[in-house]
Amino acid sequence: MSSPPPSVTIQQVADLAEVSPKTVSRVINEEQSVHEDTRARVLKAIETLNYRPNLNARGLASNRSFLIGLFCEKPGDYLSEFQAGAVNRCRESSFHLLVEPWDTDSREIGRQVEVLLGQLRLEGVILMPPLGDHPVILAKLKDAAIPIVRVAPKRDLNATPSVGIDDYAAARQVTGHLLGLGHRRIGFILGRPEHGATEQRYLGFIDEMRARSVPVDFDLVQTGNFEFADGLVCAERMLRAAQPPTAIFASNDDMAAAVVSIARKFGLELPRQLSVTGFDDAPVASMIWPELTTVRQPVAAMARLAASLIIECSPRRRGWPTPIPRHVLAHDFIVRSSTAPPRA
Amino acid sequence: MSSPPPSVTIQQVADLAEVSPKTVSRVINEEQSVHEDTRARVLKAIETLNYRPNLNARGLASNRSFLIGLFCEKPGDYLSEFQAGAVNRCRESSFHLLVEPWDTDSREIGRQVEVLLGQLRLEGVILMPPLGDHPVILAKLKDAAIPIVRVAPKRDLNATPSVGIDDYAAARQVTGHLLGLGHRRIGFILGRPEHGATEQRYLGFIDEMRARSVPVDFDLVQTGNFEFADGLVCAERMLRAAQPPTAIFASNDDMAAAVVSIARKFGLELPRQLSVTGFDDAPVASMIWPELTTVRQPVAAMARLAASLIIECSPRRRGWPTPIPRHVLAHDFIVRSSTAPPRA
DNA sequence: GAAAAAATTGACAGCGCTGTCTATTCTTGG
DNA sequence: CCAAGAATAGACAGCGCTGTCAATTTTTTC
Repeated sequence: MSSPPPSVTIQQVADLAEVSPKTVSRVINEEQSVHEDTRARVLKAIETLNYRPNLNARGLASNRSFLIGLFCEKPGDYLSEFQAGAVNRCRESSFHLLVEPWDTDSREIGRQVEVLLGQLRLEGVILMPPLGDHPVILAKLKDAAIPIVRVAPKRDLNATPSVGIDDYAAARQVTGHLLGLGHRRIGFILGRPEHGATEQRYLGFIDEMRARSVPVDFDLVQTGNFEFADGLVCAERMLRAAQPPTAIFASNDDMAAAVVSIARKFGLELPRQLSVTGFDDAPVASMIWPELTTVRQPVAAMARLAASLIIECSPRRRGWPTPIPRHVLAHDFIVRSSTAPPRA
Repeated sequence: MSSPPPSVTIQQVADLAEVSPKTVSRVINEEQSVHEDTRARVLKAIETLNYRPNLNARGLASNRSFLIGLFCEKPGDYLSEFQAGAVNRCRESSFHLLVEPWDTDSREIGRQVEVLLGQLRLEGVILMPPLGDHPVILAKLKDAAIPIVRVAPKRDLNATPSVGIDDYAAARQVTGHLLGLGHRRIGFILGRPEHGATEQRYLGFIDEMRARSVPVDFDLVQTGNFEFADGLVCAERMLRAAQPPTAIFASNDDMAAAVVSIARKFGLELPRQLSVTGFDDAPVASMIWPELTTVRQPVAAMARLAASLIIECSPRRRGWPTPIPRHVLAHDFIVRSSTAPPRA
């Protein structure tokens, strides 16, 4: 193990550029009122010495952290992609992303969040669903006066900035696709009730059915919590019904995959005897046969945007701009081979 | 936006406990030689004031960061689980985990790593495969004298601490299982050549075949890079062969899922007409039919261990213990429905 | 019981940077 | 050309903590 390399300090840069450390600081922080020539000289010195400001020192002096929290339940598919997008944005501005999974069922959670926030003054926190509506977490963040950006929140949409897609419209689109193919008995599998998306997707389904005057059979509406295992149960129940559906709209791809799996067990030929749609375009959507018709969210873009809001607005210091930004991004509806007209 | 809450400082704790700040510091850092009574008084004061040491200040003063880097290629399944395990361990010791994805193909990578390391003196870095063998990253980490723990490294196994499973033994076990069922023509799909696991799994396959005197048909050995799409290509090639295999051993579950997908397209009945095995027990392994026979790695345990090595050994200050720890954890071989005796 | 050794505590400076306030230089306009 | 104001730069302290070293107390030894 070699010895720690001597790191370059702001003083050395200042010496080389023949200015005071404060001026170097001004350049680093892109403050106004630094003369063009001076700035150039400082930048050159930084370049020459390969100087990197020490984040601890910067943070201590300015009561900042250059850290953005990404709070989630369990790391998973969706999160990975989101995380990658957010990290990329952070890097562009010398910020860093701290991913923190929380067990929302735990009674410890309040104290745990408190400990974290006490240690490192996050610049802001991005809340993945369903944490954006978790009262304890929200309360602790509020106490600590930490700005938040919520992803696909459920309630109080104007309370904080948020990013998401129009789940309602997307669900109508999916439903419309199935109706357009000629399906009339369509099953629906709900996601976790805590997620705002669950509600919106369901409403979209219902409204589109009603708009086309197709009755909704509530025996064919089941709750699946976004889990594969739950999808199995829901699908089995539906397919055992006296009048089984000719199509099933699952609120995410994992559950749709479960439907496909059960359908196969029932000996159904897909998609001819049963159409299936998912949501999210998870990896599994194109790793099974038939590949799933689904909705793709611009996850990476949402992530960048969420991080950008915190980085660019510096809400810790300046507060959010008004009106509170609420970004709704465009989704893609992807038709694959899991949907077809119903058997004659 | 409310005003930032006044945070409790070490001085306030010291005042309340009627000791010097330094003594409080000693308690926080679990240093020896603090009298029992004094420690108790300080702990009580900390408790009373709900004090949380400021990480920036701590880091600045002691030239530490309490941050562990987790370097990976792309966030994905395997990573999510690993990350969760590592974060849990970090929390127990007031450490934090910084997940950093790197584009290994980028020519920028050297500079990017340098920037990161220049900013925040990581206590250590965990390198997910195949980064544990990436020369540029390794060099930069070495320059900065940052200790590393490699996950499933390929080369120089004694150069740094590492965690992993015995891929070789596991692969022999999988192969033995197929041979035991009566298979003789077994195809093999390799993973990405940069991964140590790829090599070990392949060697395990070869050696077990040889040990049982079953010839390896090298037309049935293909390279798949761990990707589903590649798996499709490999599988198709094998199944089109003059003498197709009766079983295919894919080096991971994504590729195994691809084999299943292609087999279905060929109209094969699984597992009767083709047995398939994967590796890793990824989510997809139990989301397809037939569910995959596979090997489960104790990912969370590996992650905890990797983090523990850095947290407990404080290698930045003390260097690694000798001999360099090289942890090989036990895996599980999971037999599911994707394997069966070959058709008579 | 006194000297030596060990355990325990504190004083003080400083980690590397930025906020505040002051000093200096440069623009203006009349 | 000079006063008033703006633009630019620096001095200095201090963010909250820990390393170093010295001071004090306790324990041990003979």
